[in-house]
Amino acid sequence: MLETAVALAVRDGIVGLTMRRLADELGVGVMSLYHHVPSKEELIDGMIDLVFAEIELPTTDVDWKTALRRRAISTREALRRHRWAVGLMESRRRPGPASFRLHDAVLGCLREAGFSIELTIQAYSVQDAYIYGYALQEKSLPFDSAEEGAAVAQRQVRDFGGDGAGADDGQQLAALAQEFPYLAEVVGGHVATAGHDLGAAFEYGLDLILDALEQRRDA
Amino acid sequence: MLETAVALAVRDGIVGLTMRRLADELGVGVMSLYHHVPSKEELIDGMIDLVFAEIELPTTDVDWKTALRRRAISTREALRRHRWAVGLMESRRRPGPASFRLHDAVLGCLREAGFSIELTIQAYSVQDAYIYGYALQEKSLPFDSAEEGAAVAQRQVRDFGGDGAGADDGQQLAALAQEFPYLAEVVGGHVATAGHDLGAAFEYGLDLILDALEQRRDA
DNA sequence: GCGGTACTCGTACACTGTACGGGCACGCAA
DNA sequence: TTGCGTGCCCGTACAGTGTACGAGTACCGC
Repeated sequence: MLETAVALAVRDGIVGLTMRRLADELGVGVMSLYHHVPSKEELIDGMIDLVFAEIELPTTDVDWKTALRRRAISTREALRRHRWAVGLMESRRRPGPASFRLHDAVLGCLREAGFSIELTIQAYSVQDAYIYGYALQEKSLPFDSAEEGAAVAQRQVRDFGGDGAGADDGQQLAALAQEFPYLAEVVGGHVATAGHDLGAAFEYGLDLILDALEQRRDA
Repeated sequence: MLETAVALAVRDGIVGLTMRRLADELGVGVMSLYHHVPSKEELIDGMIDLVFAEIELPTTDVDWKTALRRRAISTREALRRHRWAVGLMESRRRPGPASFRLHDAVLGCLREAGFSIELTIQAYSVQDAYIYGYALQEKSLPFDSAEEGAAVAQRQVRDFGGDGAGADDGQQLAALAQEFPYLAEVVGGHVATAGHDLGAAFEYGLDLILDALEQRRDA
């Protein structure tokens, strides 16, 4: 049932997940669902924990930085697979067992790497804020490759102002540049031609944060 | 009307914002709203842009780091005032004018500080991911002071496992420690006694990121 | 047999966003 | 003056939501 609900959410998004649709998918009546789950809210809690279970735990056989790097990348990938879960993962009031396991493992990885308790909390907070915040941004920029990113940027420039009827792309870019020169330069100029690799950008910021945390620990 | 809608969302949250409730608040019929706004979705777009308008633009009279620092803190404060907007700010498909202004100003601040275009994009991405991700975490931890944070941590330990009936706090902490030792140490031990200052933690991570960006620029 | 227990489900209710169409007051051309 | 378009207001209605309530069914140990 949880698995079916997740499959439905992957296909139709979280608003497309309806108790009636889920019941239909399972071939049962709507109210039968409520004998396995007390409310839709707790159903989603269970679904979220399934996503947590897909995230690779940091292992102890490698150094802390690569362990946490893998875990961060694995989290991003899980959230790309489960876009419906973005924005819900960290804001649940009652976390499930997989969430507990992951949080404990991340804290343990930091503690065993020699971080003080205070620094462990900070390191945990910065990493998760970055990971989940990045996923939030990615949710609204749904392109996969750098080329697609360029196409999206071109379309955004073209749509600037709403009524670009009769204006070609160059004119639209000029109009954008007049009001927002830096947006025009960065998005209209660079991204629209060179594209943007969301995966590489994520890892760049991730390494920036992990390196900075290491510096703080060794200070 | 937008202002009234925002006031309602501040008071009752985004799910408490209903077209009927908004119409009642304004003393008009429900369908009258649709002569000023084509749909609820676009109503929320307008509300979001009001929040963007509350965010302090980075100024040019100070160095880039303090300018962006102020802007980040101002963003967090706006999102604390408007918790209903957390998770919606960055995922809108059609940004409003205030959003454009802010994004352009942040990009401009970085470009004028000597960041290359590629690094500007990275710097922008890391900062915003962190800021909005942090706000997302804060949304589910609604305490203001360090003392309240300690109380929340104590309550979470006490509620661990669901049925802590008859067990005192020490026993609950021991049960938590058996399964999740690092969670017990960090949350049950440190946070529950020393508390946690969300504002200070935000600024710590923010400075960590800004310093790391400066290093990358100068490398 | 019989009572309890787990499970299923139809109906109903309050509530949501909004399509549709009618009603009102105004400015402007004939 | 009459007529007409144009903006604003709103009552009704409809499809869809989560879920409370209670009735029905199959199984278990006694």
